[in-house]
Amino acid sequence: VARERSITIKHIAAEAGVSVGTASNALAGRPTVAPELRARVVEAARRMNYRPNSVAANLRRHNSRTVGLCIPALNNPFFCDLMQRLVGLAEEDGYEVLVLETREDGRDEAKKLETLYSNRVRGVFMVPTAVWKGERDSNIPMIVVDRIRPEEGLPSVALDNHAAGVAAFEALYDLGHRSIWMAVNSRKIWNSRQRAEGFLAAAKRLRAKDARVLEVGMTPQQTAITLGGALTTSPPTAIVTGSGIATLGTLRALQDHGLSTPADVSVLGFDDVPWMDVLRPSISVVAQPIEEIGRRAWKLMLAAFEGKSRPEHVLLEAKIIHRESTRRIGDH
Amino acid sequence: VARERSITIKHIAAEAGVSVGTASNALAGRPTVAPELRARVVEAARRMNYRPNSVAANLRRHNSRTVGLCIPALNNPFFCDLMQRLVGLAEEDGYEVLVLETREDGRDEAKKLETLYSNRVRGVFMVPTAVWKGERDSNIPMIVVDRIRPEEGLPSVALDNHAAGVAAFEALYDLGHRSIWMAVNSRKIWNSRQRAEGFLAAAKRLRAKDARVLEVGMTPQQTAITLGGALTTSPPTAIVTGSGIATLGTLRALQDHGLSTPADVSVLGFDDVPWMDVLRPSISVVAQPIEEIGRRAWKLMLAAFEGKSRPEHVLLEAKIIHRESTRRIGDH
DNA sequence: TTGTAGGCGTTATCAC
DNA sequence: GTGATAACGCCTACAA
Repeated sequence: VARERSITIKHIAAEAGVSVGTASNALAGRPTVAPELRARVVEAARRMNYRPNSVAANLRRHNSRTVGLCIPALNNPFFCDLMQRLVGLAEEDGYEVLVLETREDGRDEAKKLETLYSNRVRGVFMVPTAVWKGERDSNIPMIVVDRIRPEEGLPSVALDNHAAGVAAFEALYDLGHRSIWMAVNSRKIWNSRQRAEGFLAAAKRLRAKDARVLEVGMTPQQTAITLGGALTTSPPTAIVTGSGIATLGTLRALQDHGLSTPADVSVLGFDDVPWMDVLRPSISVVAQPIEEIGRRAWKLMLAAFEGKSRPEHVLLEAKIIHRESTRRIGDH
Repeated sequence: VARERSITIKHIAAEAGVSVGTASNALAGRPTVAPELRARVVEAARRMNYRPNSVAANLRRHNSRTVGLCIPALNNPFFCDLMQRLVGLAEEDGYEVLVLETREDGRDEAKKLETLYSNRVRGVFMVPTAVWKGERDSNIPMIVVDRIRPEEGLPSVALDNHAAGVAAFEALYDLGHRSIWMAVNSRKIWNSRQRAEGFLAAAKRLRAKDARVLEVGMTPQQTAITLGGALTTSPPTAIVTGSGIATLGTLRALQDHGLSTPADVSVLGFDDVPWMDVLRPSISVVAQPIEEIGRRAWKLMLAAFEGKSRPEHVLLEAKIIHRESTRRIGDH
């Protein structure tokens, strides 16, 4: 593909009547260049519409201002929010973000990661799928986000999912519920498992009558079907979900079975997205501090760039937001 | 930042006992190299964990496999869907996607575009903000998506917004409504304006009693406030919105004013997102063919790469999906 | 079929 | 302070 060659620093050096070295120094704002020359160079660059070639600069410097972002599902609102934060932070500091969708099935995850490395990204934000085997380039910083995989020993930031599971159970227990289910996508996913374990731990400690965890699959449709099957016997008085997707599916399943919320079944969703507030009833949720997750992740990334990276695991607290979908009931 | 230098094609050439030229040819799969040598080279690369440096290759070839994507709001579900499609298509063809958030206010839009160009992206998908002045590099293909700006003469793909506005009005008119409002974010945005114009054209043609367009702002909150103010006088029997955001805000405004849907006011939303189906009542919508938008946009991009790019404007049809939020009423 | 060498646009290291 | 010049890692004529 022959494309018209763009104008280079050589051209503007010639135009300004200086050497390329000086032109480079001037453009980079290095202090070693006389004000008059600098002005000439900058002016020439402006006039000729010079666009620095950072590909060449990166090659020469062994360095780049691009970070990669591996997301399992780009249409998931939680990940979108996260991505927005991360992209915003990166842009503020002059970095670009190369976005990859790894799909939950992890197909091609490793290969796609390779393309990031081929492009010599400076670092990678990784939301690992359940099947990721940890393949990576140990020379390039990787920050694990949202899902912690302790075995890799990588710095990471995520919700304290166990605590969130505990908090979710307690919130419903405090409302008088004793028969509570949790609907998670898949226990293969680290955070779902943690949330489930926290939930069950709290249930055991508080001696709940009926507390169980259901694996409902990765889509709202699957969730509705799986959960729907379980609901035919003896439904609980409350359901807490393990994700936005599971929340959607749970609401559908309840509707399908003519169970009303919160009269028959209280629902405590996971992840606060705008429509939780618009649904009737509005949905109570376990909310993640997405903004802080992004901030801490970016901070870890910058630390890794500086070389002062320790495998630090940042755990953040969830917040329970009470709305209309959870109601207090009398003891049974 | 001194990072450990990675292993290059020279190393694997040495390891395989061939010249760099041969190594390059072998790795690139060019047919001019003897099977035996090729095997040696490939094996050496595998053994040494060779990661081709596409930065260097791109510099040498004046070429890259990266495209840019400029999105006004990364947390907008419609754009997320679009991005997912585009990223998926690009990945299938071996391209990476550099994602940029331009914000609706267009602040730094031009500057951010410059960074894409500095990174020598092969092409750019642009969802222009209202304030974009058309600055771009004419040597690098740009495909305008979702919002058409005819004055730039760029290839573009978007919904036929005028027709969608007409269809929305007609759908409600056919249900017997004669007093219909449309809530759009801002007429400064091309597609909102087009939808509004189509809506008004249909209203005029069908001689609706009360048909007006309200500009309600860029957030659900603003929408709820602005629309709320208008609702205090004499509410219409139906409202069609011009975006997912406006839909959210409209539902809130109606709830705030104790107006029920569809008993008091029918609501026809814009953009089909999963929760439209879960809300009670479920929300009828004007749905965009996002998948096809993505496909056509990528096709235009590939055509532009081939140099056979004409400023083609692809207009796609919306589909009205009837759910519970729109109901038939008798003539007044 | 294979090897050699020049150059892509930049930055960094030197002399001057 | 400024200007040659040598890399950076790769591709591709072109020569062998």
